[in-house]
Amino acid sequence: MLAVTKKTEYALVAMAHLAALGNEQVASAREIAGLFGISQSLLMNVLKQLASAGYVESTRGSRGGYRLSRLPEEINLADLVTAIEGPLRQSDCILGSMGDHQCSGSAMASCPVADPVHRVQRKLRDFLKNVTLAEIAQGPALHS
Amino acid sequence: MLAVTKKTEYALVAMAHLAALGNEQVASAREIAGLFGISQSLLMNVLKQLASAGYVESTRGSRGGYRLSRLPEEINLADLVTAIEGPLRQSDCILGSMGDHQCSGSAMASCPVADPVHRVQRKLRDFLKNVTLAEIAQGPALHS
DNA sequence: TGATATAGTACAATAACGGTGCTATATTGA
DNA sequence: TCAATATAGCACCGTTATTGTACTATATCA
Repeated sequence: MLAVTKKTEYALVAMAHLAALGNEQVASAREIAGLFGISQSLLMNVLKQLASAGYVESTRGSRGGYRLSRLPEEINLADLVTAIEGPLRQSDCILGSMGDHQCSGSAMASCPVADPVHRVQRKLRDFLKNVTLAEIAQGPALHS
Repeated sequence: MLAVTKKTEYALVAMAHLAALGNEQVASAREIAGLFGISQSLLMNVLKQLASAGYVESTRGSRGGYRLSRLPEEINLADLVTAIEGPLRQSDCILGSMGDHQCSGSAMASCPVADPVHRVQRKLRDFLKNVTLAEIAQGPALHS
């Protein structure tokens, strides 16, 4: 209901933790889950997704764990959410059914039709694109 | 998955149409549904919700229909989505499980803990608070 | 070799979403 | 008064998404 899912929340918590750790240390799923009191197996699933999406690097075996593979400043919410939850739905143009216009998927990005649904989707996406892990993880003072 | 639901989309389309009509005319659910080629019964449900939430005024019977009961500039997405989809989930503080801090629901609004989940929820809510129906309905040129 | 830890996959319970149908009530106009 | 139109308020259901668990395989360290 227009909210980030639990999986994404777990991803944010884990990545914020990894960001705080810096690039020299690794943290295992067990450590992070224990630290924040969240489900270890679900966190493992999320970290697997993050790894295959290229957000974190993993080392297996004893003393293994995860570390961020990008700078927190270079990670934005839109891409992260897409990696975890799947592609942001950009529903077919509601005007498509009127017969005079069709746009869906990637074509919608350049859709000239100013219908309200497009506008909201675009605004939401632009907003998410401009929120970085850096400001989520430790960021400056909370402004408003 | 971090997107507005179909019901909210229908609400946006309907309200944008009502905004364009102005305050003197009314439009029925059947008219709007036909105009945009969307499901009439679902739109009726949405309009009922909008009416009971105070967004639109209804007149029954023949020649009846809906009209906006507020100015488009005074309607923001956060409240609208809340009215249609239910309260925005503000999940319990993820740090609550650590035992040293508890905050949930309305208390979270003033939660001093800067955990990533809170920050994202707050940012998202602030964003939605600042998007009005006016800029969605006809708004100025699409910026960015 | 054993303990640790990730990789990959499959599965299941619950909740949310999307959509439909029915009955009751109010208004207009013939 | 009667028929047509239109909203009000329910209740319901199938599909999809979310949330969470489990199992097996593989890699690494001591």
